[in-house]
Amino acid sequence: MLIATWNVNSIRTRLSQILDWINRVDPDILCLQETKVIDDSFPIEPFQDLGYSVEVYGQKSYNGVAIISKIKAENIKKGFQDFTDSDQNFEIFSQQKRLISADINGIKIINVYVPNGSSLESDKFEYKINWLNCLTSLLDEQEKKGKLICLMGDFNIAPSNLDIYNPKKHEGGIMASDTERKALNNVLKGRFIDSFRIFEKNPGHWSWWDYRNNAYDLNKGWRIDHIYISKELVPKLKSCVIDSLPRGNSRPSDHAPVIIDLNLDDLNLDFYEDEDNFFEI
DNA sequence: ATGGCAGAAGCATTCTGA
Repeated sequence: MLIATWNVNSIRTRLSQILDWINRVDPDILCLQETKVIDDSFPIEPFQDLGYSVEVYGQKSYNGVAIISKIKAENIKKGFQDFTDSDQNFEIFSQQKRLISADINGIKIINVYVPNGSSLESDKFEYKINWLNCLTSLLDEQEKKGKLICLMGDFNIAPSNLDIYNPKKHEGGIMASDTERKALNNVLKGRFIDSFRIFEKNPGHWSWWDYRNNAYDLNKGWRIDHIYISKELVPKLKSCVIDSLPRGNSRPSDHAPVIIDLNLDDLNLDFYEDEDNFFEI
């Protein structure tokens, strides 16, 4: 089963490129970020025509996420509003449409568009850290339910200096600060594995290239789009690749899709749904 | 240190992103 994430930077501007990509790659699940459109204006039909169901959670001009899947998504959750925690004000962090989750084929798909944060001194940076802390609380609740999770999207964080073309220039700055990396590690808490790093230990692999300064042609990129899977799913993981080809399109998104291949054919869901077994592997 | 490039809103230019 192919599961992919792609920050498309406007669904309407990128629609034909996305459809071309789907026809080439044939993903089972595609999570989109930065759709930049209200739900009523999301072009659902072109995806339905290709045999997909579409779940959207968007807003005007900014943010916006969607899950496109061959198998119909169930138990759709949008934003943080369905999760309650006395220590956090989840409502504030649901005003920006940055999170949608669904159960598909026995796995919980959580699609996130983490705030960029602008700069370490910005109010937006504080918002980014608080947003990540809310995500941690959400995952703490999910963990109690013993769900197998695929947490994916645009995290706007390079997890290590291996994930930046020029660490000396950018280390400690936005998307590469200790504060962000600690918040991300707290989200993951050892319960999730970075799919890409199962297969690739070296630097030089990027999912985002700035539109400016000819960054793509110079291959000055960052790896900030990630697919994290429950550690129990690692034995089922066959591959993880970044497909940089769409970044070479004319009028491209500044992000490339990331894809994992997960073998769920022989997944014994009864075993994983028994909470007594959840941490045994 | 700054700007550079792109999209949306909307019609000149600003806001936002990463």
